Amino acid sequence: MGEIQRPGALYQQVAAEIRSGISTGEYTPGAPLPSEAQLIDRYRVSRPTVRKAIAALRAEGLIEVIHGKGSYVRAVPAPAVTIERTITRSGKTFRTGHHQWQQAEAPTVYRTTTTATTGPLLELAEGEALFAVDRLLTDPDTETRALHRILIPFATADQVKQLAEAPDTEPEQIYALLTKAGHTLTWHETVSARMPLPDERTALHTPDATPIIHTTRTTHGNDQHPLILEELRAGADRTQLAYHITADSPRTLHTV
Amino acid sequence: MGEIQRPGALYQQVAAEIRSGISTGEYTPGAPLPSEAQLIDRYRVSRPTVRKAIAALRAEGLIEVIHGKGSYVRAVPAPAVTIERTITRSGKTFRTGHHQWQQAEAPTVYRTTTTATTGPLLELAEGEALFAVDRLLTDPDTETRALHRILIPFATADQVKQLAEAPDTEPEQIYALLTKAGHTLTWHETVSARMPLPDERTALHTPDATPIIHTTRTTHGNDQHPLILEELRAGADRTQLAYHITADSPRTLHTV
DNA sequence: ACTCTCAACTCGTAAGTACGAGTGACGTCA
DNA sequence: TGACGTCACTCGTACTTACGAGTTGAGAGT
Repeated sequence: MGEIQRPGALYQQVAAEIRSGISTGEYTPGAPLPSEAQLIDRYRVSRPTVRKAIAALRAEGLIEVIHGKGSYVRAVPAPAVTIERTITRSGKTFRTGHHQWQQAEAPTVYRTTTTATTGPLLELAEGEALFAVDRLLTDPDTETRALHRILIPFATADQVKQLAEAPDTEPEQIYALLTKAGHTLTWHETVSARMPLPDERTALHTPDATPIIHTTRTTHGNDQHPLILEELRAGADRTQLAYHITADSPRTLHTV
Repeated sequence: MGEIQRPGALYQQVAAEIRSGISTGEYTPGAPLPSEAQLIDRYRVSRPTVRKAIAALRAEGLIEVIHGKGSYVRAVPAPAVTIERTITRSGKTFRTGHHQWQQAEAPTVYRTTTTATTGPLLELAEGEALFAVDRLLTDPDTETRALHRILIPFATADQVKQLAEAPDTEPEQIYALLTKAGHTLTWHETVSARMPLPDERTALHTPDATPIIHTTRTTHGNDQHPLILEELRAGADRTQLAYHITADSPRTLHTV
């Protein structure tokens, strides 16, 4: 299979060659790629060039490299965990494939203040006092991890005494408490993705070149004012979000 | 500022040095880093070492490098576009911050077949015939781009004649057509994130080290059978998804 | 005053060489 | 038989040298 004939930089050509080898099934998920030395022979290029090609494939998340062993084709990341958001129409509830997190450690409870990011979301000025609860969640079956944070403004804790006394109330019960306090709840949730910071990589055990999914949810009460703010961060290699939506007219869900 | 004294590989030490320079404000967003030659002098290392350090910072999304000019500290990317999904309760519709895409080019219409990925989502066997419509969408204000794909099984096109005649019907009208054909629609939407493939990077103009958000939506008709499948891919640096949810009881939205 | 060319700067690619460090298998020795 | 060490193989880091290619500004020429 001698030299190569493709456009662009040499290392890009080698990378493209390997890439197509993966897509044609020459290299199957889990299988090792040829070693650097073999790739050097195969494509008649220098070692730095081979290594740049491999680095490019790593950055794309296509392969995984283990020091002393070799490079392996990464399995297509079929998400191990699907986080479900089920929205119902007019009282009829249905849930599919509900996934249950477990708490790996005791929650971390502390006090903090609103920042330039969290303040506007809670419709509070910067520097307002909050309770914060951090949890490391795990799915024992798949070893999947997620970071969950709840921010509770003092104003909300004043309304719901139990939140002031025990901010680390199980997340499952908080919505019930807010409802019990007389609120009809609505939620605003945003989903974004980015590369993890070093400490997030450590906590979530994400491999190279895998982004994290970051969701931010505000829960609103009767006066449409935000009551609490939740953040969920999870590795995108193992986690996806699912939304099940029933609407009353096709105009209520935007196309595209 | 001579040599360096930090743990780990040399290039990691240089990268950490520059990283802390960014966080201390020595290098502010938009400002140029010292040139490679200057960094070589400053830290007394070779050019490959400096370049590896710079490559690491690029992979983290911290800096941007322009050929022939220099390396620049990247500004924190506030998403320019929010894609809204508005779910309503019992007939009352409300929309906030609606964002409108424009089509950059004529849609690409072609025929294809179900794959191992798309087959199960459409509840069809592998190899079933489909219409496919690819669109490159842009937001002219922010130069944000997105890739949209609609897959229409022949069975659905048979039910709705206009889809068979013109699969490239505007996406905004497809839901209306399906409703007109007698369907009450529900949607299942999943959100995942991953690093872009080279052709996606080209099409979406994403900078280094920015993932893409990938959403997959199936539209279901009266018998809960999938009618069409839509995919939307957008750069996570400029795009986030927002879900506005009104439910009837707190038990209908899962905590966490 | 304007335009064009060129030189000097920037980063990008490619080669060659050397050595360090992790992994696993084989063989020796107790 | 079992434990250990060695060796061959893998990838990781680092230096040197060389040239290509994009960007910019200064200077010469018109």
